[in-house]
Amino acid sequence: MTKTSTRKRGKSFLNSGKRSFDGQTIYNAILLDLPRRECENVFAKMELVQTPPRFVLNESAEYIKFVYFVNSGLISILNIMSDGKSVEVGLTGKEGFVGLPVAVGFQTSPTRALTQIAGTAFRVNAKAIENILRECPELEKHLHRYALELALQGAQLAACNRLHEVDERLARWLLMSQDRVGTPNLSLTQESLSMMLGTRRASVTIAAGILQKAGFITYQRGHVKIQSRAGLENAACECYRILNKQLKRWQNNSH
Amino acid sequence: MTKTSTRKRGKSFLNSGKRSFDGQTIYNAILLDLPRRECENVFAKMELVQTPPRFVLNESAEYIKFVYFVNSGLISILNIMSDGKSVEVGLTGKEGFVGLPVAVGFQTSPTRALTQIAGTAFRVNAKAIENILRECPELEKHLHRYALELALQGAQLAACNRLHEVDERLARWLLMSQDRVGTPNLSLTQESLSMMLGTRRASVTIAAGILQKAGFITYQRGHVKIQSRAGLENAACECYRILNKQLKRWQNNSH
DNA sequence: ACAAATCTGTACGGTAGCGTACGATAGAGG
DNA sequence: CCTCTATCGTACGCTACCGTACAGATTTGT
Repeated sequence: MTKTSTRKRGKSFLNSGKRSFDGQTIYNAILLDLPRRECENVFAKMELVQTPPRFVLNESAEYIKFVYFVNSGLISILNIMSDGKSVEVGLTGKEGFVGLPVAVGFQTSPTRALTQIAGTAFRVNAKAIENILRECPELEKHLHRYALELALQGAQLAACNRLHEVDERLARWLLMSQDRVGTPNLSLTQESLSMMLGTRRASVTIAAGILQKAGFITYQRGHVKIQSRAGLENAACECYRILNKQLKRWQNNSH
Repeated sequence: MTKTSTRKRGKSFLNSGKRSFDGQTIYNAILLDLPRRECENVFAKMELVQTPPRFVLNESAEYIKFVYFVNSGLISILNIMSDGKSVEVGLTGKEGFVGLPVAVGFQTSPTRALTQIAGTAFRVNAKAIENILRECPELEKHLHRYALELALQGAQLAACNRLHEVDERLARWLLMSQDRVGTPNLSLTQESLSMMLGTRRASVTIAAGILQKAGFITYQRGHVKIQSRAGLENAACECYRILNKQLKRWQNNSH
């Protein structure tokens, strides 16, 4: 009874053939899971871009010019207040997509999408997306699902940011990031961490100090290295576990 | 260039004919905006339910049995932690729908949907939705859009709950609620407000006291009356304004 | 090599909100 | 009418975090 919404493996194009575009290996999960025809539709309008740290993919309240299939690195979705304070409301790596509003016909977003860890992405002009989606129902379905995953993530982060303490949230964030970029070495300043955790930089120093003294991470001038995932999982709040569990449930098609 | 994603008025069925179901006037914006054929598909599987205060529409992590077109009253989407603390991550009135995960084929949600202000809703068995959506592309589009609106709302609440103070958040919440239920009289205990604001009940007493002394509301034993919207808008944080602005932008089809 | 910029550790007073507890009061139901 | 329960006001010590500031350390540019 849930057959229509689940997808069989095996009809993916990229998982069984060409796996690079413009000289760049394709890691993006959505692209990797598309059937051949849809891939070609997207490829025709796609271009590779580098995403250096602090590169802004979409600016808050401005027209969305490009949408991005994130291929590597880490993109943070931030909500930024008029006084400059900010909080992260979403986190995207190679499993994701930036520019969801255009997938349902909206042209602006109230959030800023900002590169936290350098990487690559494939971008498509927002104006082209509408036609592409009409030809690519499978892609559209993926995006709608991803929108819900991101909403779920946002909901959990909302609660977490309200209820849990800085060091717990920092541990959670580091774990989530490692899951997305794949390496335990993360290039991050305390300043950018503070923007995502919605706290002041000095609080990050303290929180990072706690995790460092416990031996879970080492921190030095913009470079975090995760030493003990198990330790971090203990130090993190339940949010990390909850999010993982739910995402896994959804991704398994057992829902 | 945005034609496909916008909808012409005039093809709506309910806006120009029958406007009740099972003796209940239809206020739900999504239903009111559907073409005739799609309406009939939904009606065939739909039943009216009352939603008294504290009625749980969906329980966290349990299988979603029913989805709901909210018709009146107010539904709060809550994230509840293992220690019992909770925060609101979404707020739905007659403009909305509860049970979005099933709209993309998921069967569980990590959040609880709880009635805050009594009303009515039209529910549909979750098992029936898949077939309905296959026959009702317009409905599906509406739900996908609503998912994004809810994600936006969640993102703003996430930031708000982290960065703004209790009395500001309370003012924001009251305004959002009045917008959804239509009346300035809200039946709410401080206890339930504290669950939504993610704070303790005593903090609500203080915050409500501030708003009451300022003359913006009167509060008495489970009944709030909004006396001055203008006052509340001043007392609220920018989040209320931001959310309204963005939602209006999207709803206007100017995106 | 030197200057400039960036990043980090730390400190200090201030405060919003926490956890908790207790009593007061108003409706509801018998 | 009276009891019982739900709801609300308030108080107290406590703590995590804020805003801010500044100095040391490391990297970057020239």
